[in-house]
Amino acid sequence: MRTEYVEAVLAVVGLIPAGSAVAYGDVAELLGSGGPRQIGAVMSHHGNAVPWWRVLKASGQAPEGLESQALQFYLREGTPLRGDFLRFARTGDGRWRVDLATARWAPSDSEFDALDVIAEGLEASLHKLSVADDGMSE
DNA sequence: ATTCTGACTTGCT
DNA sequence: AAGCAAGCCAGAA
Repeated sequence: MRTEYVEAVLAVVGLIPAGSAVAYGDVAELLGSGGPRQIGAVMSHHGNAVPWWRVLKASGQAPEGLESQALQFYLREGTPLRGDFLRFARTGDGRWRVDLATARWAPSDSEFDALDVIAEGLEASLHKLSVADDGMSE
């Protein structure tokens, strides 16, 4: 995975406002490159540098092992939640999830502009690569 | 080149 | 609502 890709992913995640969230697949789509698993891979290795809790599974579940920490952020940011999160906070069990239907980030016009810049920059570096490959294969 | 693996998704019980 | 199988994308062995 190219470092440009990692940078692009982190840049996008950094744009997500407090209180909202997106799924891994959403980030891939905004980026116009790769798939959900690629985003997951980037987050697992570099997520510590950004608000990682704002990126989750499509089901709204926080990444395994980080539910407890993530919940603290959600409560602090007022992120919409569904289920027994209160019980989970007290006793450690109970099922809950982020209400993605409500919390999903809807980028403003200016945010869209920023996303475009990121996506195009990435696109450019990827294209440069394929050109190099073509040259080599001749 | 082939196979395995993973902070994923979707569709079907 | 929760569990499972298959599909998917890339990097690593």
